[in-house]
Amino acid sequence: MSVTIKDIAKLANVSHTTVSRALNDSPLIKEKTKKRILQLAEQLNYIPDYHAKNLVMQKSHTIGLFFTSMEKGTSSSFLVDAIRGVNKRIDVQYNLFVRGIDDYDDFSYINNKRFDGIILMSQSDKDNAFIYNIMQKDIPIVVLNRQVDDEAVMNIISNDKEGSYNAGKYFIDSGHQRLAIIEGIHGFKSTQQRRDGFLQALIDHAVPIHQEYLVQGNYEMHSGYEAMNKLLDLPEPPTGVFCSNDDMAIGAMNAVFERNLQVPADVSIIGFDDMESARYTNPSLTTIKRPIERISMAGMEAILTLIDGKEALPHKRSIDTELIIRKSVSERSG
Amino acid sequence: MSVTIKDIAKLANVSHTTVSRALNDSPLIKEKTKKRILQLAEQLNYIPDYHAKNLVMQKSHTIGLFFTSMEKGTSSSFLVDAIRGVNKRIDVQYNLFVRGIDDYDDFSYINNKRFDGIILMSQSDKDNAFIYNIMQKDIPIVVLNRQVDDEAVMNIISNDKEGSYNAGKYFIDSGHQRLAIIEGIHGFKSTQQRRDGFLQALIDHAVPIHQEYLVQGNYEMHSGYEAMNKLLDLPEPPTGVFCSNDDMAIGAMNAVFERNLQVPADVSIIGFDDMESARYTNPSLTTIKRPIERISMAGMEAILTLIDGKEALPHKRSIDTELIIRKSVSERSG
DNA sequence: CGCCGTTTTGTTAACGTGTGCATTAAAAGG
DNA sequence: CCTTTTAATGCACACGTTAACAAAACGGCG
Repeated sequence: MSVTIKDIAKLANVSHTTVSRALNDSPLIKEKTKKRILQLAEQLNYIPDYHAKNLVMQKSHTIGLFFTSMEKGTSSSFLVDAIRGVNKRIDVQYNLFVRGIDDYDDFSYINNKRFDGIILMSQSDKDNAFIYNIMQKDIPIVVLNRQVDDEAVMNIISNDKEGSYNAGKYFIDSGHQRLAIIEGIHGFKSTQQRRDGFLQALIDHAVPIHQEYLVQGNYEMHSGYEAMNKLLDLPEPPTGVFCSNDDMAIGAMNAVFERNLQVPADVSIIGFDDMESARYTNPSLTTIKRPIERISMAGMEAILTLIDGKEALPHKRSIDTELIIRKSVSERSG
Repeated sequence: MSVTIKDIAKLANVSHTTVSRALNDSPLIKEKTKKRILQLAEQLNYIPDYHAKNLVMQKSHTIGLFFTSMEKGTSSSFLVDAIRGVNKRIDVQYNLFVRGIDDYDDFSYINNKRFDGIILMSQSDKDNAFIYNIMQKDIPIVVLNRQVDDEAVMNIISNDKEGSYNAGKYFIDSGHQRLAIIEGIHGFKSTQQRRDGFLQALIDHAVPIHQEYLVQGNYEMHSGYEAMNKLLDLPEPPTGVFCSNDDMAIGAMNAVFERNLQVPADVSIIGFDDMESARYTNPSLTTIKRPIERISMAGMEAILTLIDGKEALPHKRSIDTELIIRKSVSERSG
């Protein structure tokens, strides 16, 4: 049906090997014939058959982007930022394949024939089984978003600590002194990073830390609501509350409203993530944007160099966040 | 490296042809040897080489999911619902490929070698060029979400008219009589459908339609804000406002708040789409859920039967919406 | 002009699978 | 038990490409 290198070969009066060489920019060919053949190929609108190429070269020209799950537990903006990011950096000759790990009963048909490399956007410890399965099959892999302790795995994550530090600093720069944090699930690395960064900002700027201003949450909206209630029940409530994610920040805002208090007039709030609805809350939410898209771009770049070069890449890398200033933090004179 | 049918053939003392037949459930083989070979293949953990298969069978085992754009203009929940939907119905042997049309300068390397079929989640008239390009290349295609007039193209869209009808009906059932609509971009099919359905509900229930209650918007948040201001400036403002999408509904809510009025106590609001943040507004937004996920599931089913069967499918199909009742509509006694 | 080294081209096999046709084994019929 | 029919298997090639090796063409130099 479509035009093959043999067709071109006939028309050019050369062997198909020569055509192959011309198309692949081989040094083993005269510049003049190469030009001639390329021109002919262009004219005939030649498009290589990737299946044949794949077969002989033992490549798949496919990169897998896997998520912990495509269903529950993954927000859509997260998914989309990731997909957008990798798409921005993918090479034209590669296909992108998107799937959730939990769509598989077993991983037997994820093999190195089918994938040249895999990018895992990881959100759970449980992904480790997947990671080791892939590594054991000798498929290059890059893990994004979640820190994996194994030094051997290439890892790109967001710099949560720096982000939380900036949240604290922004509060302080805006004149706040009584600062609280609503933390995430106990034991998660992200929870600790965000706590550490925030507290470090207070320490560096000589702002006192009150034990009762550190309250536990679990990253869900309702836990933010409950935690904020605890804070507002204190004899002297904080004027600024850093929530370890946006969901809890929204819950916290609702708790404030329920007492007929105002955000940010009475309580200022900063979130973490910059999920899509942060723009739509009233007031809109000042937050730390997790650089999912940039992480994903870096992930794609990393997997591509892993695939075709043997360049020694740094195996751990973190990408800075961004403070998105909206309307949920007020200026304080004292 | 990995095990091939020839390896199996040797071990089973048959030719590779026989193995091929066993694996493909051919009738030209004795039941007993088939069993034996299948068992052996299982034991050896045989996985077929799709590149070889693709080459000889002239298939790609890849289905393309294309969006008008992966960037601006496409909300993340929309993207994700679509991806989730198709993933739920995709056959294991197929790869899913996701991309935005606007990522391409030209379509020359989208060919029938590379895609067995294409699902287009269309959001713009401009996609028609893409559609005809694909059709001309004889690649099966299904267009979702946007109506294409050409009878030849398979089309699955949401039943906006029915959805808007239900929005109107829900207002009326809740006791509202002064009902307004904020419309979308003039000339869009969706705009008209949503208007027609809504008005039909009023007509069917003998609720008067006031010209000044029909105001223009353009699907953007700010236009909803402005339109609502017009409505509130009327001597007798409506008690229920149907917004042709959620973005405008949020803008409309903000206009209400700005006048120190309450939603839903003073004005009830219904949106359309059920975007992710509809859950997070305060009060949360009652809205018509566009069945993107179900449309996508149907789309995948359709493309799969298009690919391997010649069954005559209905070429136009619409899928019903769902009324999501939240807190932005009040009960009225009169 | 003839030799040798270098550049360019061609020949052939290979990748793993499916398939038309020839071949063999088994079953049926006389 | 032999012949004919049918069922089961094997052989050889094809798919479109790359690559190792062989062959040819070219160029320089004595």
